[in-house]
Amino acid sequence: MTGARRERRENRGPSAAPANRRALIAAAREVFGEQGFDAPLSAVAKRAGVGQGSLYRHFPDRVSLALAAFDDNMGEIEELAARPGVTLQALLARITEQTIESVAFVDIVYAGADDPRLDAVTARLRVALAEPLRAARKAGTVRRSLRTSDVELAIGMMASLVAKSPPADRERTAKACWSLLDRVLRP
Amino acid sequence: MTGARRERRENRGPSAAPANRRALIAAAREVFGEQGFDAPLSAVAKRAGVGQGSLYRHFPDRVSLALAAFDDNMGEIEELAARPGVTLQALLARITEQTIESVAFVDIVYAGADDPRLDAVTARLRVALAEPLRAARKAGTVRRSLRTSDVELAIGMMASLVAKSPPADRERTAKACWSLLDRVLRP
Amino acid sequence: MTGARRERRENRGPSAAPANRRALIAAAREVFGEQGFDAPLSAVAKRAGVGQGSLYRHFPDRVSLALAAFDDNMGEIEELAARPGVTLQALLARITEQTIESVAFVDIVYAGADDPRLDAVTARLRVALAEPLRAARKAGTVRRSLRTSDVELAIGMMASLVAKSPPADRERTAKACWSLLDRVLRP
Amino acid sequence: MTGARRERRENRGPSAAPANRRALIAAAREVFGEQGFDAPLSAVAKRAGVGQGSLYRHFPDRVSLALAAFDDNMGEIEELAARPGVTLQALLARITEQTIESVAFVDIVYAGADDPRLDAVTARLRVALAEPLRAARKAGTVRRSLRTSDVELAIGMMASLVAKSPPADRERTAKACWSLLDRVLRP
DNA sequence: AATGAATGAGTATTCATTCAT
DNA sequence: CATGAATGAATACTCATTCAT
Repeated sequence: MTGARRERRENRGPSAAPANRRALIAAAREVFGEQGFDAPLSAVAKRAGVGQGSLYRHFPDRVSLALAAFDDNMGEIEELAARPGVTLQALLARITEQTIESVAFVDIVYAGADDPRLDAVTARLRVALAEPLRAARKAGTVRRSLRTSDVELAIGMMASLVAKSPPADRERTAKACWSLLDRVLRP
Repeated sequence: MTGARRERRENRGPSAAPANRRALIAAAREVFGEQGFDAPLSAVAKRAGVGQGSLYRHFPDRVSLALAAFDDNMGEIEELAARPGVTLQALLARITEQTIESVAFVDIVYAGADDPRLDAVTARLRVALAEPLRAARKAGTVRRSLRTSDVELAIGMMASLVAKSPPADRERTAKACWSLLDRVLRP
Repeated sequence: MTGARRERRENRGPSAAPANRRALIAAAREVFGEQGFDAPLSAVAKRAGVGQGSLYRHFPDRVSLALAAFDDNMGEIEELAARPGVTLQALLARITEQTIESVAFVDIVYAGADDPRLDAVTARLRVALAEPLRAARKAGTVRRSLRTSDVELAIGMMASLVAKSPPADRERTAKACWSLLDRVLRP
Repeated sequence: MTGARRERRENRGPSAAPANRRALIAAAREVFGEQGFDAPLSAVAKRAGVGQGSLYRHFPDRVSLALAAFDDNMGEIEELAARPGVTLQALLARITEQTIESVAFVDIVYAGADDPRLDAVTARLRVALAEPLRAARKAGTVRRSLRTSDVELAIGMMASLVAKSPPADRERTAKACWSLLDRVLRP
């Protein structure tokens, strides 16, 4: 009646768990990156080549998946921020790249804050920015009165506009934003 | 309770067309304003007190409805812009108000440009900005090198961030954005 | 890819609404009757030969569908109860028949009362019972001390046990229940 | 947070089998008691701290698990019934307590008899009731014509109504049932 | 031309059951 | 024999779009 029925995916067993988790995270990064934070989770499962149930086992809700997907991103930012001698500009550049890659970045970092876990991400970003900002102020590459919240806001504006742009324009848009925002930062 | 059947709205006939159109536009403004550009169209029809079919007859797709809904907004902006002696600040203030009122504003004006009709809206905004900007430059209230595209971009950043904020925060967010962006504009 | 695709059901238009409503109610009566109150709503839609959406349009939730489905039943009971000279026994007999026909009856009438609308059904039943009970007391066919709540409880016990029985046994079970409960009622 | 991976439970090997079995039974009693016979089996496995696979190995289907879970209950009833001098009332009281504690009791004892194994449970109950009933008849505390099947039926009605009640009402409902059913039992 | 009902595809989520390790 | 991850079918619900009247 149903005609050709697709074969059930073979059960790769528990040992596939870490691989599945990685695949899900990778798929989530892609899917969220392309379609935004509201992308269907089924699309993530499908792209990961994993059953719906496995997705929900690993990540019981959308936010937990997004957090995992963007944990690497935040980790990278933190690592970069912690690197001695790193400039604020370099940090912002990396953040911008991530925004361009992944349109959901801004939904995670600037969520309507319905979820406390997302606030934690914002907090991580704030912390990461602090030291490079201090250094930049000291070095005189940004104005003395610039506060972390200002930088956050600048990132937020840039990111939310980039997220709205069609993929092809994102890089250009980001550049344009920063070229304006430069005046916000500089002394 | 189950017995009472809600009466079918009387068929007001063709003469109702203009009234329906207006009602749909008004409803769209409200619904898009509250729920964003992705709001269910059925909600618009219901709020307008109009059949779904009529909605589709008047506005064959979401964009055409949104365009109509925001045509008044654009009209108001254009009118304000054309008023002699109006300042760029006043214009931006009004645009900001509209953004706060209607979260969908930014989706219309800074749409991913999937739709050429939306570009036309952007163009209208650009045109409206031109003269006040020129005046502001002349008056020295903004820097000489400031271009229309810069202002557009500034508006876009502000608006897209405001649109992401929860309703209660929007006003505050908008203020914060402009207090940063002031540096972008001023001489 | 999907191979033979089933034809989309023809859109029978608005004039089909009353028929659809009736079909849904009939289907609900059957499906609830067979599978109980927790039956999948999709099964109701399918049996009614109606789209899922239509089901939800007519009955926005499970309870409203159940209420509609059992409204006739309650109406019949009320009508019977109001008939002059009707005996309590006759009323109970009819209630029992309905229980046997529709296993969900008890879920409606003796719901965990999560929903106030269901309480209203219980109340209707209580009201319907009152007068026949009074008459029966006067006629001496039931004991003087018998209260409406006692009768309700008796019905509830009978109905909930019948609902648990496999279809084929229901009639027998109901008889057995009443033959015991007779001692509860009689003088 | 995402880093910390919950450790896989150590494989306690075959020697854990009896302990697992006991844990599953205890968990099933709790879970069935709280959520009813239709509770997710995964909840039982989780509560038992045992893998899903082990659950299925020990109890290939829902019924076999339930039987095991309620075997103790039945055992207790049988033991009580066998105790010399025990009254029927005491036995019914204990059965009622078990019903209140475990809503699934009635699903086991008065199952739709889809499963012959469940009939065996009913049979055990019947056997347990026989002697105390005989004694009660002799002692004149119940009417002479009362049969085991009557008592079973009374229990069934009480239990199925109690099972439908929200937890907080169960005790009260059970009392009310018995106060009616008293007339069924007494001489 | 207006009406609103009909339709079903799409998405989230849960859970029984199987199976590699 | 234990483990728990994998799988997908099942179900609720929403909404864009079409269409008879």
